[in-house]
Amino acid sequence: MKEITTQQQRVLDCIQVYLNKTGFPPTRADICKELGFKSPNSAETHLRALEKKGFISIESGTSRGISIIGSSSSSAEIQDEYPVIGLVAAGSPTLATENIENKINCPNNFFDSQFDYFLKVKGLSMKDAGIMEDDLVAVKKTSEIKNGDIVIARIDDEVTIKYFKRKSEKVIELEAANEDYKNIIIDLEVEDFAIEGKSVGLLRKN
Amino acid sequence: MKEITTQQQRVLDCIQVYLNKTGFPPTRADICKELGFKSPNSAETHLRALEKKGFISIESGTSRGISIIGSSSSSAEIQDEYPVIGLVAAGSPTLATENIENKINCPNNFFDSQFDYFLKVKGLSMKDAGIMEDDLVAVKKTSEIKNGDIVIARIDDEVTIKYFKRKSEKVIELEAANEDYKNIIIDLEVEDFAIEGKSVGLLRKN
DNA sequence: ATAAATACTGAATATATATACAGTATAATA
DNA sequence: TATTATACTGTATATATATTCAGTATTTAT
Repeated sequence: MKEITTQQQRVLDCIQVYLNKTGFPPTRADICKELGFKSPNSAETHLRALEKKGFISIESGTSRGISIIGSSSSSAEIQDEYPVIGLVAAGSPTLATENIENKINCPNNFFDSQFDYFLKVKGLSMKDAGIMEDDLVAVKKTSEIKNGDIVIARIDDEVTIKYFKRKSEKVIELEAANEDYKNIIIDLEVEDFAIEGKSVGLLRKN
Repeated sequence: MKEITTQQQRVLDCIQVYLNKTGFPPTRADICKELGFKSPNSAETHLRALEKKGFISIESGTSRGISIIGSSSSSAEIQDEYPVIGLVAAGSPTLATENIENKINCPNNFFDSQFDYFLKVKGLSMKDAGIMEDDLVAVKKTSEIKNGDIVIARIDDEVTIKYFKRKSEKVIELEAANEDYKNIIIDLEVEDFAIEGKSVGLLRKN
């Protein structure tokens, strides 16, 4: 699932709202009316983009043949129990019992991607990314990381949450989202470095 | 709701099955194909009968304009299903069906306090409070507000999310958590002001 | 006994709708 | 620098689709 633009999101929301209101999908003209476009082709191109990115499917030659992919129509939701792990200054956030602060029940399709545990954030190094102290970051254990992903990384024995940026074959930069914190440059040949996982969502309890 | 005949039940079932399969309602021709009728008018008359008896509604002059009345969209609320409402520039974030973008299943004790709906945030006025664009704020409809609470407030027709601060008996200040935004001072004797609810949590999908 | 509802076929048609084509403009990417 | 993606307007058109009209037949109420 590729990135979605703001306008494409508006169109997607519009389809969902129209569906809730009427029970059937909108026409190109309906979307135009709703969002203020003056040409049906405006809606058409957005729909094609959304289809290409996998957010919707369009039945060709069919009026109102739009369906939102991943909509809750048939997918059975399974409730699961996810552990909450404290982000400790030293040591990996292992799933060992002694690190589990508590457990949270939530559907396994709760976030756009599957995830493995919640990490309780300490410090404000990702403040500008909207991640505050004691927030619970939904972490997916994976090594498939793209530039700009928010990753949970381990350097030697220290675990941090930062933006991921590959500088070269052997150099990675971990960027903080807070000007008071320094970025970390990692030379993979020298340092003991590992990606624990990446953030796929966030949960905050006031 | 009058009695339904066997054939009408077949047509009604056919519409529901088609909806589950494709995400949009069938045409007259689709129904004929599915049930073996040879004339679109066969479907038409059954649809009119179903409409007359109150099982469906038909939008005149509209392709696939069939909606099943009393279908999950409006009826029987499941305990753990919460609506997501877009933060619209004008107008209250009412729970009217047309404002509901989608629904999220989660345990009703998910946040520390009960809540009523998720509000999809627009803009960055609460950035420094870790509330970013498109974040889902869990809103509890209440008027029990303390200083420092994050409230969803309505001034005239505009809805915003801000910190709440009571300045005096008749004056309230709504504080943004972003230096680019101005605070709002409200004179309760002059302005049309209402508290829609307060934030009890936050959910972000990456 | 007669009207009204049900249950169809078959043909005709106005229009609702998807979709292609021709442009313009800007931002991002290679 | 050229190219691709995004984001539109505006016009045109083939066709998908609702909907009416003309029949036939059976069953159910009045």
